[in-house]
Amino acid sequence: MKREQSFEFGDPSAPQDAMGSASESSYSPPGAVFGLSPPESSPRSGRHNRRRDRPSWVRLTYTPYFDGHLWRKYGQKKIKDAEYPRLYFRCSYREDRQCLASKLLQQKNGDDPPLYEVTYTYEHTCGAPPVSFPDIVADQPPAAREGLVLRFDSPGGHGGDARMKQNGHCQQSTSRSPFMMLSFASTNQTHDQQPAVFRSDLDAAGSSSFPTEGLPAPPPANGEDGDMF
DNA sequence: CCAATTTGACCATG
DNA sequence: CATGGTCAAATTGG
Repeated sequence: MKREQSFEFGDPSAPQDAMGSASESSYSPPGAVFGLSPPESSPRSGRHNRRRDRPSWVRLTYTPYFDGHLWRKYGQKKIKDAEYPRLYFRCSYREDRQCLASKLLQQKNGDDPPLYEVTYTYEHTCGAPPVSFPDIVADQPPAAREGLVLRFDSPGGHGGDARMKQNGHCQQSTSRSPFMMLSFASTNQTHDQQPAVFRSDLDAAGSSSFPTEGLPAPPPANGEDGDMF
């Protein structure tokens, strides 16, 4: 009956409630694509890790469920000032390998291609690596790669967004195309962050390869016009 | 049957 | 005090 919640410490990031540019809080991803490289490795310097001390980085993606790791949803709460509820995920190996890695999902807009803001906290210490995607990347015949443009779902059904499970068990009827968008720097910097294909050529593992063929050129949330968040 | 998921309530923090 | 976050328990699906 112990609630050992003493582990609680750490705040994702400052509230981007502020209108205008909510980019200050958006930390750049670790450079890697799938949180394989955390910004900091050993944050625990003090004794009482405060929420503010927790290492966390934000990442915007269209496929928050496919980051190369398995997560277990442990809660969902609606946030004030948020149109969509916030989902809380934790590493499936948290109890198995003491993996403190956690991530929360927040839908930004209900566009057809909804954009999700994923805040990762802590890195995977479970040593469980990149979960191979047997369901998606399982066998990708080099033949059906061309012209593989699948959208999330027909635009006809507005408002009704389909949800899929990260478990990768049932992919539902609609074939979820293996989307793999890189994190987009919400900061409209002058630098055009080109979606350099993430083909890192991992000859070592090779199983980390993610499909990146169907890039339907997502609608840039930050064009030149300001944002009305 | 097991596991994962879901919802509510409680707690912690600011 | 309010909000956000997490845990616990219950339910559903496979």
